[in-house]
Amino acid sequence: MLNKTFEPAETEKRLYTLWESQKAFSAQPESTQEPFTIMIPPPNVTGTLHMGHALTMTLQDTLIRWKRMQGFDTLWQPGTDHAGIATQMVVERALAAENTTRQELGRDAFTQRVWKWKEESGGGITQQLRRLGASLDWPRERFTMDEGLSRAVKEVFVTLYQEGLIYRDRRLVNWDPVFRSAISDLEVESKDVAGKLWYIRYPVEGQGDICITVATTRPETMLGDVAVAVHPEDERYAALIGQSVRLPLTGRLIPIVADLHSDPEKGTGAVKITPAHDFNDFEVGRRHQLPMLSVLDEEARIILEEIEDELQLVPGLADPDFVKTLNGLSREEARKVIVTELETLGWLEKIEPHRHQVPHAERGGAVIEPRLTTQWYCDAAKLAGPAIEAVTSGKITFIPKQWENTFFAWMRDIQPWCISRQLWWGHRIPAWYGPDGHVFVARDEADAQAQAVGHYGKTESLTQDEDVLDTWFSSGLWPFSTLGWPEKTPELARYYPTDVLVTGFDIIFFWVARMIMMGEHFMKDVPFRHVFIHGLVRDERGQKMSKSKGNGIDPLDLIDDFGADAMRFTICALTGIGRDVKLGRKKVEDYRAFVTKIWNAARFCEMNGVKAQENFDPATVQSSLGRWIITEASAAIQDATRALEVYRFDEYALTCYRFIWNRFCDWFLEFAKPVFASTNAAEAAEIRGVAAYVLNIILRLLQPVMPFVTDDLWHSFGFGAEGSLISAPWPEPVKMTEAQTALSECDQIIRLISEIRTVRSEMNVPPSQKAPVFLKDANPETVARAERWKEAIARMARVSEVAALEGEVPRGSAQAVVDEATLVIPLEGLIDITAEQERLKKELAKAEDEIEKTAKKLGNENFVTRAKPEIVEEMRERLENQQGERSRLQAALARIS
RNA sequence: GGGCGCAUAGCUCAGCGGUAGAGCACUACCUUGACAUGGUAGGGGUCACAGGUUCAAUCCCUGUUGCGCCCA
Repeated sequence: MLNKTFEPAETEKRLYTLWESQKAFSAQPESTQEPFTIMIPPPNVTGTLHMGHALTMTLQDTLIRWKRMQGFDTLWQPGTDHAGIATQMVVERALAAENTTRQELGRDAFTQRVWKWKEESGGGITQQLRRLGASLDWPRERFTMDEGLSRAVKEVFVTLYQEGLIYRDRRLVNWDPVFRSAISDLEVESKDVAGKLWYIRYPVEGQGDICITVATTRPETMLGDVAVAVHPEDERYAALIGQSVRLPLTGRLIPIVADLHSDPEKGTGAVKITPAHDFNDFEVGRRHQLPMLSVLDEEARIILEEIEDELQLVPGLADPDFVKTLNGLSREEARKVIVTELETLGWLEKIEPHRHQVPHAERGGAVIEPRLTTQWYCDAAKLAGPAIEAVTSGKITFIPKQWENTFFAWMRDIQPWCISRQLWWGHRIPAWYGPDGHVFVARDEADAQAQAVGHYGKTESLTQDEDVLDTWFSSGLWPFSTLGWPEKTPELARYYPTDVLVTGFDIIFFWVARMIMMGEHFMKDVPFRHVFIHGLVRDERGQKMSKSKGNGIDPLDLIDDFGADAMRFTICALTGIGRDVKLGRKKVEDYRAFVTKIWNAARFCEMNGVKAQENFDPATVQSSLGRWIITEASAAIQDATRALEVYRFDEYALTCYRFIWNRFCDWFLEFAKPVFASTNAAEAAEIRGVAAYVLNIILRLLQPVMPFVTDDLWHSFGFGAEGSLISAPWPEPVKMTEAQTALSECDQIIRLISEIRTVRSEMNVPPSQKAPVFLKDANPETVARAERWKEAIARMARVSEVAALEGEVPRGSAQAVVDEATLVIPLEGLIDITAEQERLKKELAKAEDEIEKTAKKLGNENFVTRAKPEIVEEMRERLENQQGERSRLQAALARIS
């Protein structure tokens, strides 16, 4: 016997353990089945499961479970990425608590410490994914810092270097002065900040008191100014171009140059140029061959090394002693001191409030400093070509297609990819330097040594590059590195290219684009064929979930409270194409009712002797009820399958929901009740068989989204061993004989019952009051059907008897029209005749409205001649039906007037 | 400034060239032997606005407005 209620917690634990121990999630590289592969977007090893993961993983699991049932050899590749900055931060925090630092520990000890952390507390998310029910092939779990994946990284680095696609360059990078590392352009977030615009006068050399005023948001960088730029067509400054100004504070002489970069509308139209600290200025500096002087160090503190030699004493303008006091100050302190000094000396013209965009680090939030450093770069533009081609040619399709434009826009304007990071946790760059700085890129130190011997003609001591690679460099290899590349493994041959990548739009540039570039370059083929881009999870008010807002929902709480099945189903039901998912506890609670409904329907089946039947053949079903529900089930199978094929998770979920609740439960099971109770054993046996057959389909249909409750029932009903539903075949629709007849019969009975219910409800007839129903003007088939279904009608519409009307319509009857027949419900004394008249008049008015609409259409010459004939025919039929209904209503009304 | 998306019932969202839909919420009734996490019935929408195409537009096109996102 099934319990009164479904117990998710206990079932989930038991089943997941069973699946895992049975290797139910394992790919079968040896099998002859066609493979179907999804690579998990590797979550951050420091991460914990949030709603975003729950969304993406539920969708992936639904797909993989569906394909598994369809007989594919499925591989859902699990793993985590090493998350350079995030992980280093976590461990550094732990060290800080022990009053030490990574520098004190030293590089080797530190990395060991991170590994230790990873073994002990990393990857907790993989346990949490199990709670979701995610059917990942766990024994194949990979980590981007694994030996194999690290080998792939080295291989790629060396190859790209040899091909000239990786090189060192000295240019501006986005520098995080807190982590003291370069970071990706993509990890920089511009924030609108209320700042100030400082107007500073720079005296023009040899022109007496003539000054040029520059406006700047960053006065502290003036120590590194190398020019003042004005627009070539700005008449105000035309005469000054080519002259020089004497820079206040440092006393350096710098030129006034003409450059399109300066906007005459902004500030004073004259801008100070600091190439080492501003991306635009860097370009100006290049155009005018200006020196690039860095005045901020890796922690964004003032350094004077590069300007010290040029400091001059100019009374009232510049004083080396003052400048030297700035050494080591933070940018913020330096700004204050410099502004005060300028004011004191009278070079500060004015200060205006000014809103502007300030770059911040996405992680950590530090204000980013553009900084001139030597880094390793990857020539992304070269790699982008084939990647763009993969999408334009349709080898890769984005769903929704819209995102392809986003992809193109970024790819076509792609910048050199800075791949080095000044961290200790990550793949150390396989480059070694000789005593003279000559670089040897090699797969290992021995190879580098060999190269060095070749180069120097003798052994020299080499030092390895201190930096590590951007985490995305290794993530970009994920679709093939996880399969064993650069080894030519059977897995690589079998599962690459993968079938679909499921992820959010926020990661298209970071990851999707890079996988395509790397895949095309190293595998000469796309890494996946479809990219399904889903929306973001938001709270019920549409706000982005965030820690700071405190509006986040923990998916594990939802699972604890409502069960994984309910949460998964909710996610699917809400995942429309290109829409964000607004999710609150209430929604999950609501959909839990559906899980409960299934459970209770199954209990009902069970207590009526429904169980798995060997050799049940739907083709032998004789009853209309049986044929009808099997036909409906087949339609549901078709719709659900089509929905999954086009990633319509909402349609898949709702198709199941509607079929199960509004067809199977509301009608089939209700109709089955009198059959089960009847003495007709043969019919009862058939309906039991049909119920079992349809329940079996329902469980299979829902398995991908609700793996737990369905398997539990699967086993209980004897459809298969515990834990076996996951590998049951996906249901196939069947064609029933006489399906059309069964459909029309059941449909008519449903409408008949609904009409009676409506009339009774509107006439306020209490359900306890049973009444007979007589059919007036019904054709013999309708009468015969009503006779066949009388128990169901009696039960469901609170009817005492159903029969053809003999003689006159009794006084005080309510009436309703179903097809050609008029239902007559004698309720003398129970209903108010006036109210019934009103009700019928309302019905009549409605019918007349509809006739008017249809007649108007048919009266339009253009419509009749130009519309598709089948549409016109349909309209004619409609009009006929509507007119029939009208006359029946008129007759009904006449009878009681 | 450039690009994209959205606008349909009180709320969340489907839909689609041919009679406007669901869930939730709401109202009324119902402890009928699967289920009150339930059942039955009902009310509720000039499908943002203005043009255009068409026999026919919520749907296709153009513009406007409002909201959201991405890039600079």
